[in-house]
Amino acid sequence: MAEDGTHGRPGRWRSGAESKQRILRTARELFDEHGYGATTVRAIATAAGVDPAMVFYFFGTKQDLFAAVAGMSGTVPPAIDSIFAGGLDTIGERIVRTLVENLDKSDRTPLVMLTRSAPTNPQSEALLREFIDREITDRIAAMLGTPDAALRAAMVNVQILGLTVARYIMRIEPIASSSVDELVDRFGPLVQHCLTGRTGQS
Amino acid sequence: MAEDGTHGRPGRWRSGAESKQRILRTARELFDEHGYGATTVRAIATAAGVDPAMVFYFFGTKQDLFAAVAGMSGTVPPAIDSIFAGGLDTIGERIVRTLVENLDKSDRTPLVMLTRSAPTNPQSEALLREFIDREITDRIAAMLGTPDAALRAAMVNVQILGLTVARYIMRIEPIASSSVDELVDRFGPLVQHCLTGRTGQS
DNA sequence: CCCTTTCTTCACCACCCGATGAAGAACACG
DNA sequence: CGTGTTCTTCATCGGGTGGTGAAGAAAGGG
Repeated sequence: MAEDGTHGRPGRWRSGAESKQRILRTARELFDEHGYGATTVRAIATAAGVDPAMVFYFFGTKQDLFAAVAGMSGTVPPAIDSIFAGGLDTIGERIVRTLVENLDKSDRTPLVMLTRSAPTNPQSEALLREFIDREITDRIAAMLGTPDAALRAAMVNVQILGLTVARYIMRIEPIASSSVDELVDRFGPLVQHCLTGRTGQS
Repeated sequence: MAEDGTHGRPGRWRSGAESKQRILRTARELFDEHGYGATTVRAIATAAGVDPAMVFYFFGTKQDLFAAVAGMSGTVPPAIDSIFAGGLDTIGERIVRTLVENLDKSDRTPLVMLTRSAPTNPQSEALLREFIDREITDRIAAMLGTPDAALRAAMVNVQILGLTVARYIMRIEPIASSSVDELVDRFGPLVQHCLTGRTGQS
């Protein structure tokens, strides 16, 4: 029932859901590459080897398709949970390691895609802000409990955003080609300092 | 001859260059807000109170207009020079202060605009990368002279990108509404640590 | 077997896109 | 005043856009 994994049963039934998922995958790629406004439904359909009308058949409208593409979460939370499982003194490392390891697995991950399209698409911006608030800011703030927890959490957000943009979007060297361990070595203490270091207020 | 500064003589001559600059200003705003692909020449013309054909009269094509909008630099360098004027032990503060002060003056600054449109526009990405390499990475690396200078400079880039995205693009709280001094207090030491702190390699 | 449901295609709509070319106003200069 | 240059508008072109509706293939169920 509902959706299965990648391509389902060995004996394909009529088809249908396969086309739907192919459209979804292609749409994700193109929206990610060119943004919402510059991506055409026909380009998605062509790239997916499908008639343009099918896009409107499965997903009613272009915005609905975008929402279907961008509106999937729930895949990251298990990894995020492990961040907050350990102690507070090594959480910086865990944040960086979890972030980079998960994003390295696929550069089409929702976080990268949203970060990419947020600047030019209000819907993406809202989703990304919501995700950041819910999964990062709130949980960090709750874990710290200090008065400046919100500010410290925001500093971590800056690290996450900067790292994401530099490594996965702009691919700035040598950040883009560094190993996971290298990045953890470099940015782990930095993030740790954001959370538990003494404030800049001297 | 050629172009003058902002609006030239007190008694406006026929007009002309004024329309040209009005188009430029409007185009910068719209390209910044919606990106290249999602911005139409007609929308620019309408917002500028000008016939669409005038856009093509002054700038031959849409891409040329974008190039004219995005291809301006030289305004920031004097401020950047002051960063590298002082000593190495307080350069972190100066980087953050200069960045935030300059970007606070106008959120339509080239750096913010390029950062905004880089994810969806190859031309913007190239310009932004070139700017970062030339004005930040190279100068920091030259100033440090250590073997890991490139990596340290890249870490500063991560800070700059993260700060820019968080404060000026996504407007994440409380980063967006913090004062300049607050941000300098918080991120100055962080940037300083990137450059002169001990490496994470223990 | 027919008939229904699901998927796919095709033809088509109104609209907007970037871009062109020529005609019309506003001015400068002689 | 007349002429030429500069700026502005208008009408238009070919093409692509998001979106719709009906007709045509598979597949399933009775």
